[in-house]
Amino acid sequence: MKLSTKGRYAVTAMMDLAIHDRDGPVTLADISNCQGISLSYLEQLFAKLRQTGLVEGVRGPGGGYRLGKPANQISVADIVVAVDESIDSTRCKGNLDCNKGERCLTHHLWNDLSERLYEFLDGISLSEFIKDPEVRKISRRMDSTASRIANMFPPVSKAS
Amino acid sequence: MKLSTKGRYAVTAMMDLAIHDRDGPVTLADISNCQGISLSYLEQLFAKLRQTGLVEGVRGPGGGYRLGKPANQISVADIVVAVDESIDSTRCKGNLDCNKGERCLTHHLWNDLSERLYEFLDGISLSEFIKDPEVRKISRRMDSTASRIANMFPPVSKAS
DNA sequence: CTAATACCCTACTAATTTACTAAGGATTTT
DNA sequence: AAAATCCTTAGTAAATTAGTAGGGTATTAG
Repeated sequence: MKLSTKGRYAVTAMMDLAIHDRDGPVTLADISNCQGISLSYLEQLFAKLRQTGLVEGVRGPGGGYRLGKPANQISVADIVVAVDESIDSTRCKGNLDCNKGERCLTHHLWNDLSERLYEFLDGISLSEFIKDPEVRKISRRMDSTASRIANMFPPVSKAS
Repeated sequence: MKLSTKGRYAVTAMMDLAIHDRDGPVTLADISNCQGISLSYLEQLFAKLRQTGLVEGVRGPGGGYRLGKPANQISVADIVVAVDESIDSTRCKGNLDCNKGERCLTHHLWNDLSERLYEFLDGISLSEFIKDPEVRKISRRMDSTASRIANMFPPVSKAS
């Protein structure tokens, strides 16, 4: 179990998808704009999320990404594991005999802890965040139609 | 909240200290040998642990490091926070108005999660690991006197 | 008192990972 | 057919992690 900014990006992006799930697919360009992450980097993250079935890509105009399964079946642990490839926990891969079998002990303890952490994060599903009262309030404000209309008037670029 | 190999090194080293607490100070050289981490790197980690009062250095021959407070008052979160300086959670530091106030939402949600994670790790103290039955068994095998005797006969280095 | 032990500190370097860029497909809708 | 959007690969710059080097300083044993 590892946890870095990469994992955070993935989790927040997935939260975004979960919140707007009923509004049809969310484009990576949207997430890129709104969360300040580069498009290509997002594409890399989503490649991994797609491989593990956590999201589903919809091609063509009007396409984007959608959750690969119901929000209540996607845990935070699933997301983190998908993108933050796990730490190689010990130097004595599996065999408990490093250092004459004496103090590899702490590796054993770390594994215990790591497992507990995983279970904790596995117990938190995306659906929990959609229920957050803050979310309901804000996501109503920026309803899908509103954002679609907004997209019809893109920011003016410098005259050529 | 961030979690990398650095944090793992610190946590396992602290477990080591906790297990051998009654045997007097543990030297960094010991930990370095047994866990395969370089001495200087350990010194860097322990500098941070010392600054936050989690450990206490004992100088001179027979010295080493000792827990700075009782094992049940040191949580895994304490250790991780001390060495793995926390992730800068958002681009909109504190002010919730990034991206026209609309989708900074996910940052809020991430903070929620991060806080929950912290609380979880804060609820796990070092003393829990000492109670582990595996630990009692193994640490009895390598009693302090035994390891001290062993230290009097260091491995022979190549003849010069 | 001296020498050995082991903490303590600073600065540098190598390796790895993260974040990003570039550039070109492949699909699907309009 | 053209536009939108996913999809893929390859490369690169920045940051972080891990480790080296080399010098202290305090304390204890002899």
